[in-house]
Amino acid sequence: MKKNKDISMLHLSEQQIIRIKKLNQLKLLGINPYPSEEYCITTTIVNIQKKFTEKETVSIAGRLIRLRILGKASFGEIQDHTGRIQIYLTKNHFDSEKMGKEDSYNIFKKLIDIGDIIGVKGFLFKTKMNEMTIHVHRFTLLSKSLRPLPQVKMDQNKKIYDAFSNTEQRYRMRYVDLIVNDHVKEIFLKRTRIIREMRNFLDKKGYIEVDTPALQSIPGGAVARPFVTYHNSLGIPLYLRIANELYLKRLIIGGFHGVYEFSKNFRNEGMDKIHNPEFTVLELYVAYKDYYWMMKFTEELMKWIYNKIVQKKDILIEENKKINFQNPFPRIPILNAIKTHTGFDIKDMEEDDLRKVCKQLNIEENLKISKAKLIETIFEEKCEKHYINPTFIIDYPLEMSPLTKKHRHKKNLSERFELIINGQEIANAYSELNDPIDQLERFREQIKLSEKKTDESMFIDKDFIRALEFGMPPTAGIGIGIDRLVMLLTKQNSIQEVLFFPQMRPEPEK
RNA sequence: GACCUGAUAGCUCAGCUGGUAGAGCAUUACACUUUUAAUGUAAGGGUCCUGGGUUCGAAUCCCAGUCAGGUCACCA
Repeated sequence: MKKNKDISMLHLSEQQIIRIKKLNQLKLLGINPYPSEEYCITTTIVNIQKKFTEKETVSIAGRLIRLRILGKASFGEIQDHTGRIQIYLTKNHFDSEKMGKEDSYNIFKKLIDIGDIIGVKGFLFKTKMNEMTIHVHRFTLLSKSLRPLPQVKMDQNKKIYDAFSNTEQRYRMRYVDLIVNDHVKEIFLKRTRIIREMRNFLDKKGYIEVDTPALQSIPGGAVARPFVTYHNSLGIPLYLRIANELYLKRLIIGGFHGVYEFSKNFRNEGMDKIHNPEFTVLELYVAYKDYYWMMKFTEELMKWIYNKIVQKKDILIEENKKINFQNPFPRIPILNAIKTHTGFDIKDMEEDDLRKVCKQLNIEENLKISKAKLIETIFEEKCEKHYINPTFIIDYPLEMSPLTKKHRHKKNLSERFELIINGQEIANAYSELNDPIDQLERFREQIKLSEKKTDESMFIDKDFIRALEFGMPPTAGIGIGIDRLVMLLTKQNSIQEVLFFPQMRPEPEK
């Protein structure tokens, strides 16, 4: 029997084996290491710290994250969802454990580990060092931890030592990351607040939050490679949505005046610092509006979020860059932006001349790419990075905007804008194309342009055309990349830092 | 997809031109009733990512692979 046990523990570390032994000893002592009963708390750690009252009795629960045993007394730190507080235990101050004071203290000293989840009851006092502390007279083990927690230490100057910093481990074991790295939790709390504030704003305006299918038989609304799956009882392939745009427009056709959705989209493409296979976009469509209105609206929304979240007067500082959200956001036609930053006036230029311009600008031009794509590339390579303060880049070439209305005055351009902040595209919006005949034509052109020789019937959403044929009011729509917005407002430069569980390859078996 | 960098104890890392594997924290034992990066003494803890090769001898050199990060490419 002993032999078996040894074999089963072969892959465990010394520290894990010790903890399992402690677990068994606790059981032998009649202590359930995983009790079911509700543990009654009277307050939270942050509340204790906010209104500290000497001698007040409190009961709290949380994870033991530090332990300093000094013989007949011990100090620890306990962490709940609101913060951390010091606890103090002494040999003579357990009042009601069955096994007597000394035994209780010894159990604490010998069988409780850093990482265990415990409940403590005691009274508040301040130590010589003026540290708010709970003098514990009863503790309850609520959950035994069987793996050692990384010990992140901080000195008096708040300098961090031995941080749990290996990115792979942090992402694979986000639960550990969240326990030991305070700033990580803050990023995610901020993410939640950003989304909540956006929702508040949109609700206040009277727009309706909706849900549309994530499983679609035609992946529309964007050009991207979808994830494919299969529905067994329907016997058909289904695609994870690459966008929800076409469904929201159907709802506008159905009579809603304004609809929005925080949509998880999926794209089966490359991954890097700003692309995860699944990501979140806020899409909003408002009837009887155009892209000028949407710019005003977007500016108002962004300022709202900024003021709610950042709460410093004007400026978000990032690597010596100052981003000012308070001034009006300038509106710059993309062709003007190109003229400003490259000196070339490419208005009305033909494709051959555009290629010459690319050459002079040292932009790799690829024969396959279209005229519109060339313009886009010039902008991305030479202009985008200059727009640090929020800026609307407007009036994109028509060809790259198949769902957008033709510009009411400007030839070959569309009524479209992107919001650029800190050199990054945060939002994309337009006056929605509502001419069904034009829309069908544009879909067809798009398929011709794409190099994938795809079956037209597969990628043209005929039901969407049918819906347009019933008549869609003039509509303005916008998509805001939530992950990138969160990155901006939390100063993170990797999308993985704003997703709880970024996509990873499965962990290799050891 | 290409290139570069990395993988060593639970965590963070050192390990030189190849010679039986190290530190700090964590763990265990002892001491310590106001510590807070607690302290002191002692001890234990390793598939050096995996698989080949070179060599008398490989954590170290070579090749292939796995995973991660970075740069670029692709990407509405």
